[in-house]
Amino acid sequence: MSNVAHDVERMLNDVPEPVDTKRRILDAAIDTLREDGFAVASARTIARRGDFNQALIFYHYGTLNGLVLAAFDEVTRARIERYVEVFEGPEYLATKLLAMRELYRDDRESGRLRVITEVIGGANLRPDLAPEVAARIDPWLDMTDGVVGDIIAKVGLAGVVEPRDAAFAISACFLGMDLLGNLGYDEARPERLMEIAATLAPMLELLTGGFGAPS
Amino acid sequence: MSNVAHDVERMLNDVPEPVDTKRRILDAAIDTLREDGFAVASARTIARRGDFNQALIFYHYGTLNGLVLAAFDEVTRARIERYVEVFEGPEYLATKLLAMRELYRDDRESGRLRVITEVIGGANLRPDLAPEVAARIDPWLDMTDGVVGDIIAKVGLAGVVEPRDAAFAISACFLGMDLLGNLGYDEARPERLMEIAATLAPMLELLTGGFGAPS
DNA sequence: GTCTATACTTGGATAGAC
DNA sequence: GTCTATCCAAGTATAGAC
Repeated sequence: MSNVAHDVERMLNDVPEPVDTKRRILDAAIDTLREDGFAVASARTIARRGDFNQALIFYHYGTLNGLVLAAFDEVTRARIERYVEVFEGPEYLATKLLAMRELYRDDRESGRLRVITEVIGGANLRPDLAPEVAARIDPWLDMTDGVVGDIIAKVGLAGVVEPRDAAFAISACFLGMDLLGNLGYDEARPERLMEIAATLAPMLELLTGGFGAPS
Repeated sequence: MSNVAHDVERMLNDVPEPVDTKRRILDAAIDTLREDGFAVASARTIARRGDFNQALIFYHYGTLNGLVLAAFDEVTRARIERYVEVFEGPEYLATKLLAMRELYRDDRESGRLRVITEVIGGANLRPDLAPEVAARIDPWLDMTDGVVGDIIAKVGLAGVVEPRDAAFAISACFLGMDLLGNLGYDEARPERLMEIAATLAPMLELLTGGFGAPS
């Protein structure tokens, strides 16, 4: 049966929407984190937003922290794979940077990045969240590791700059920019910086692999 | 009268310590922020730490936010001047970076930086704090502005990279690293990166002003 | 699985005696 | 200026009916 016919039948029989409540809770949490931020994301406000009973959060996710982490995971899941995909291709560095700029822009505009930043920022204030969140950041560091490792080697800084250090600094930079953005600073700045990086990438390409050499 | 004689007299007469209570409150707030973090810095815990009555905070500082901001200001006050001092000198870029590394290390070890980071992180979660904190970050951006502006010009990227964008990125990087550090990541990494920067500085010096040219 | 009701905690802030 | 006592709001989480 088609979805449409299915929906019509449901309307006629006044069958309650068979939406998975657990999913609705998750969505409400993500929406709250994205639009109102971590500070506002209490069990009560999330429940109000999703129009369900507050106690359900604890039934389905055990604790509020559990829900927040689930929201983080949900938002993150598919993202890393897309970044890795871009980074592991054999394309030119400049091409990669361009592709990454798009991914980043998309994550910002969709609000996914806001969710991530809010949770990381929040973890700083809720000691019980910190280790869990830290564990979830590791994959991002690992990913960045690989790319900058390549670049460092080509620029001739192998042994001088540890890839992990550079990865840490880069991730920190993005995180910090977003946090400052949430404080009220010009939101457009990170985009402008990505733009610059993309502009400069061909120069780096020349400097390293030589013109036209796939990285 | 000498301080010692003064103290002895006070002991004999059982005169209460004439410590400025307002100051004691401020110190307790700073200590709490540094050692326990923003999340723990409630009026009650600060009062317990400083061993004074909780209500005094509101008498002397109006609100808890007021006290937190006062703590931020107190920790910050003398710092910027020292950084500016280093940056405005006519020394070589490498020398400046070395000096800055020392200032940074000192701020980290003394816990001053922790106070600053905690408040900035906390402002993300308390909307009423955000604008006040943002205003206090501006001077740091202004300062960084000036230095990187020089460097950018010398590297020949004037017009390509806006100094303010670079300053934003650099400040964000330090902030982000500290936040990640608080999350449980290797605390030593920022120091390691400063080390690398100091190592690389002479190369940049060569690249820009030529060897021996004061920046 | 979902609801109501509620226990329990912590926190900001104030009133009023001293 | 400092204290005690207290108000009130908001939060997490659970018990128990349905």
